[in-house]
Amino acid sequence: MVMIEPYDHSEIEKKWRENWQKDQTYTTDLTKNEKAFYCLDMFPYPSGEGLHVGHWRGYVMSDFYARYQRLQGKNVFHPMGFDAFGLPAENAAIKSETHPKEFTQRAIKTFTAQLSQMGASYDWSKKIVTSDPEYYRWTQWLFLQLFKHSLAEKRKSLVNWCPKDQTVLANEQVIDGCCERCGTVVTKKELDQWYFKTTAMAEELYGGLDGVKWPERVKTLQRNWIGKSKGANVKFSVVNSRFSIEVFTTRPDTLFGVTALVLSPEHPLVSKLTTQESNEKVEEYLEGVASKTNIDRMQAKETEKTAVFTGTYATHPLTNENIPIWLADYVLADYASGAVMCVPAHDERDYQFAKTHNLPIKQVISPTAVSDANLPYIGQGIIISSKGYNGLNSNKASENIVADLTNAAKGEQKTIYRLRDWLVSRQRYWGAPIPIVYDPDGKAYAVKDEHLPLLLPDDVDFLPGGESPIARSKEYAMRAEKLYGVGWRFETDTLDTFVDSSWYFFRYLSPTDSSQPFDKDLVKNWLPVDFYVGGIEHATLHLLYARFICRFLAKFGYIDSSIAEPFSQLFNIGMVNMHGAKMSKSKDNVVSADQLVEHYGADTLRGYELFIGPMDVEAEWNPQGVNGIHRFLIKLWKVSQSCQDIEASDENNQEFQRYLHSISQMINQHRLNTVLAQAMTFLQYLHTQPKVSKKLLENFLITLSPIFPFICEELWQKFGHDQSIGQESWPELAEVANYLELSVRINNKHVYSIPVRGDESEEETLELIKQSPPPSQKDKLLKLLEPNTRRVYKTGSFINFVVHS
RNA sequence: GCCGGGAUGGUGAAAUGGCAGACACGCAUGGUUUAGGACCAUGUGCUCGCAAGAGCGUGGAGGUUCAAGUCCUCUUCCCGGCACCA
Repeated sequence: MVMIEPYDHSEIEKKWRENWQKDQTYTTDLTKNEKAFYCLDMFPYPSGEGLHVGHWRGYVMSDFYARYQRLQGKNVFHPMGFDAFGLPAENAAIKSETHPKEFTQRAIKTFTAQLSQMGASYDWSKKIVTSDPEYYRWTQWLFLQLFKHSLAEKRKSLVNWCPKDQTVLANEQVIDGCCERCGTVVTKKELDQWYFKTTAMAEELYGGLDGVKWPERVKTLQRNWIGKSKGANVKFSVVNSRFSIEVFTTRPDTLFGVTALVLSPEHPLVSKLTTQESNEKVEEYLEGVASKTNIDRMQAKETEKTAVFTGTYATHPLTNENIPIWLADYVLADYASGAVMCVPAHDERDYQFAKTHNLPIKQVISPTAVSDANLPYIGQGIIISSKGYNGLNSNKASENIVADLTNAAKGEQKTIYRLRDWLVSRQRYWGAPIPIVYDPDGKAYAVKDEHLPLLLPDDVDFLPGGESPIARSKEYAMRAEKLYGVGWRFETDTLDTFVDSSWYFFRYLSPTDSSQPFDKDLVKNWLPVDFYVGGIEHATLHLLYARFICRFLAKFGYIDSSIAEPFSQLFNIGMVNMHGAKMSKSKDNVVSADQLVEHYGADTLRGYELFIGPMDVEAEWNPQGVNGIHRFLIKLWKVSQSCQDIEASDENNQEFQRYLHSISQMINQHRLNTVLAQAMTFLQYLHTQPKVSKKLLENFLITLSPIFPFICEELWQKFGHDQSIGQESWPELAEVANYLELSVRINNKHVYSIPVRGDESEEETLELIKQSPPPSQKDKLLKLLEPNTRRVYKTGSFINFVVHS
């Protein structure tokens, strides 16, 4: 075979892009459910800037596994779509005075072109766009199902408000007290908003993490976020009153150390508990707290424990002592019951509080056997000063105290979670309208099914103004009255875009089905997703929401109940940095993929994305590094030209098998940078061989095709094959000898190597050394061969003579 | 403060407890080329040495082991998450 033309990446890549599209090479027949493998990317938000080399990395990795699994005989589904609703499009649209719809469509066009350039094996026939009415019709359906099961509800509460974006934010979207999108300091505002009751599924969301193959750090992040605490509720009745106060504690064993109850200033009983004498001081304190912003509270030194006494006492449930009731803003209103029992001796914060306000401090854990017995000392120990519980250890005391409280109806065991409900209302235009209609009295009803999709009105300027822009739509108001009657009106907030992305992986399976959101049978065959690739930034956002929605759908029978978790394996791709920082337009350090593709070709760029470092670790982009991959491809092209239609030598086959063994292991461990290193080593080996077998090279090409689909497809065709290389099978693994050289060592220091079969006994090895010792070490070694020398022998690997000097 | 993850040449990085630095980038020398570039060959952890070779070397200090980048204890620094969560 003779190929004289040089490696021309642009011509080759253009040709195969067109062929693959024409032949529908990567269209998946979803009805064939045997050996199904669902390989999913976190779909992109189509910004105006297009793709840079950082975006490529995850897409290249998922495409590697999609192609690899096809070669393993799997029926692979690898879809792509666009998370097209959201603030950036709206903000960009405001800036450029175009409609967000137009802006988004243009961006999608750019993204689609760039993604196809990459040569990723996406099944474009299943594409979805979340801002299409055909899609958000079912996002609205999803909302209504949650509404139907009372897991979507509207309620008034203090919410996070971004003054710049003029919208509320979910807890998960507030980072260090600032808006996740724009960085503006978030304020609190009391608003009537829609929530999804994620807390109703806290335990399942917590427990479900045990069964998924996710990176430990993501599981830890989610566990921390859900924040499960086991403990007890304790009821303190208020003296001379019909009220009682419930507190939650993780340390019931310290109940006898309580010297005060502390309520958050927002606690509902505050006005009932405040005595006339204390009223003025309490009012003053509450005003002071209210004027503090979020940031003030956050930046307040932990030692500053401002507080005020209500004038009222509660009764200790076991001692009947009077316990003063205080208010303090170190107690959070929205965690547990918003009230704590104050045990200054054994809690850092309670200690500071008690010191500041001169409250008694009562030790109930013996200071002996505590490593640091300076007050307050935390931790478990032997109980003292606690009546009948003295002498017990903390665990046993807790158990007994909770049992006694339960019997007396003054408490119970309780597990609580830090997770809050998901706030889904947004006061913005570019999102799915919340499908709720209010009657003239303001009562909420589901929008009727036949009125879905509830389309976004077009007659609005979408400038933010503190309420939803669609509240200003005349057409929207008229539409509600026309459909439901005079005085009826639609909800005018839109849904958080994370609702859109919480179920998109179901919709890929039947993207154009107008009769249902997804096909239950297809979902059963294809879910959970086998391999999910995306960035760590969604650890507590998208991934938690998607899990919630999936569990909801499974629990109420919308999907098969066995599908409790949506993503069985997750891989977090490491970010690509430039000059030590995340690529961003504002930092002017964005490396565009387009120019690199033009200059080196997509194959080179794909290879470099994998070669740059371990896939789960951040990588620094080195523009010069790309050359190395390009040289590799040129060499591959050359070696392919020179190969001959002959049987490969045994040694060549063995060398290939060794390569195949090591990369198979590396692929399973997602260590793709070293896969490429092995490929380079093997190619260099072939390059030094006088003759290269065509058959051997073909097998090599198959193993390279998941990384370099274009050049491998071209060479495959030049070798005379009619069908795509992607339809081939991964080469068979065969037995190979593991070692060829044995290291002879003295005190573990390598002296020389001897060639071995790999299965020699220790005696045989000693004989080998005796027969051919290296001249320089001959005398020394022969002396060591005596039987009284201590030796360590590992078959086929090394022999170590231990000499003590 | 609590919970994770790190620290290996000039750079990105390899290394089931078993010859540290594979594979690349960069650099150097030579070849090739009208030139630039591209390509090919050789070398490249540090110190000493013309060399052969010797010594040192995986943030630091100890320990276990015939053998430690890897395991254990302590410690320094960096990154990420949560943060008055009772």
